[in-house]
Amino acid sequence: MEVALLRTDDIQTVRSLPLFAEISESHFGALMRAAFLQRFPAQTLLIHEGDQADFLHVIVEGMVEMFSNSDGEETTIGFLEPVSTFILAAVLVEKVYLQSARTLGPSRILMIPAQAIRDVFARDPAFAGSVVRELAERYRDVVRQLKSQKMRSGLERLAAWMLERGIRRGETLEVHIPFEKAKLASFLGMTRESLSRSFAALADHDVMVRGRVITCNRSDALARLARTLGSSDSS
Amino acid sequence: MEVALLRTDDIQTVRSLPLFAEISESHFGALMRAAFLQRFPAQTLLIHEGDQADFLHVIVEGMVEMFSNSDGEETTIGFLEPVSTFILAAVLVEKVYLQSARTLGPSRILMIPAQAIRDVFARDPAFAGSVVRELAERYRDVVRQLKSQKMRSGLERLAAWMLERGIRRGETLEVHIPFEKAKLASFLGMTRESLSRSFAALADHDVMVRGRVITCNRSDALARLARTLGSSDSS
DNA sequence: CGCCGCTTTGAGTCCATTCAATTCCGGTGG
DNA sequence: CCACCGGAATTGAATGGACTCAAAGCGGCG
Repeated sequence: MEVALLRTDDIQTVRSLPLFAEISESHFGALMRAAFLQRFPAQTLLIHEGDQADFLHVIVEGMVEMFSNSDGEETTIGFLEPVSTFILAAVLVEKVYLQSARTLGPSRILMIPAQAIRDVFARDPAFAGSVVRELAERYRDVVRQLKSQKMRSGLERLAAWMLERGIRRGETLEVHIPFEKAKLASFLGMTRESLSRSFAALADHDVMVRGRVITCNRSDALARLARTLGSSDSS
Repeated sequence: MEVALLRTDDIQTVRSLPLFAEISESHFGALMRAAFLQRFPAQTLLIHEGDQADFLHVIVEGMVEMFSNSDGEETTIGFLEPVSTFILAAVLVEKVYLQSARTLGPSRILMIPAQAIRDVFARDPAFAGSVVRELAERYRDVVRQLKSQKMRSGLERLAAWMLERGIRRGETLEVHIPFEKAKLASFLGMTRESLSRSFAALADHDVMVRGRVITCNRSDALARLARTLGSSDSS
């Protein structure tokens, strides 16, 4: 867990984020001077829910899992890959985090002090616009997740996830799961065992599972399964 | 469904919303001039998911249900009472609504053109701050709902809802359900029948149900049931 | 008083989970 | 190169919780 200086190309990467695309050069510079880049090993707890939100985190490299736990249970709320920010909402309202975050692999995380974000937000209208758009999209993501959870079956959620995340090669859909299947199950709101059985059930739809690589020769069949909520999936 | 002029006291009511508390007088005036107040009977569809977000709605009087449906199913996502706004996110990103809205009783709704909101957002930093705080709180609400849905049982969700919504009189908790129980069930993510059985199960905890009025003499027992997620319920 | 819609209750079914055991797979060391 | 180890994933059997379907209460309102 070491603090490192920001490299020029890292800064360029961060700058390319929609969140920072329209910020003025001087304000961006102010943020970057206040920020620091840190390297974390896998399985590091970055954020603990209930703690005060002191930093906006930007994942520059690696992978992060957002999760929450109550009494023994733990549920995965989302996965983050470079380059994206997380926990923007808590930072803006100066409240505690509602979710925890951990690295799933060795990662480099840029941490920007919450106060700096709030300061620039107040002074840079263009940045304010980007912040609100980012936040609104996140809001919409969670609404979609909630609807999915309440209205779709586990099998349908799986099919929808595959379509959303897989890459299409003609009629063939190929999905690579970049983490343990148990985490995918938790994200989809089911047990490992149920996920496994769901994959088995999708054999009818020409779905083949080889480890973490899933292929489907008739993606339209999957799409019919997940058709639910289709109208709202326009991002 | 008639369009009415804004009365002075209505404007004052709207102005008292956190969302408009810090806006400049002239910008607020601009919004109000572009807006109009409309009266709707019960069961009127105000917003249909999938449509373009043209207005920010402010509920001035009455009650509104947010919901969504996919293939035959319908699920309730939330209830709104005066004075609050809804669908701010869709308005800000110029996207389609992800949820539908209908009145549950005769209501008066103030409708502000989306473009006006976006214009003032860009020009009034104080308003921008209010918008982002409002949006962040809404985001956090949905995250709580999602966590609740994934980690709590139906019974626990019910107990938590009662504690959140009921008024405490000493050790006694009193909750009034201002709509059909079927809608509450849908909101909590269960069927009417399950909700009914859940209420019956709460008899062990000194919960009495008389129509839409629920009372509980030992609210601490309820709190223990819903203790789950307690750490994150700090709004 | 009687109707109609909401709510409750009952019985049966189904789906997801739990618990337990086995298989699969990647990595390590002999 | 192969045998072995441990965690992950799958499979099976049994349980249980929530849902569906159907019927009976209850309550408000004309």
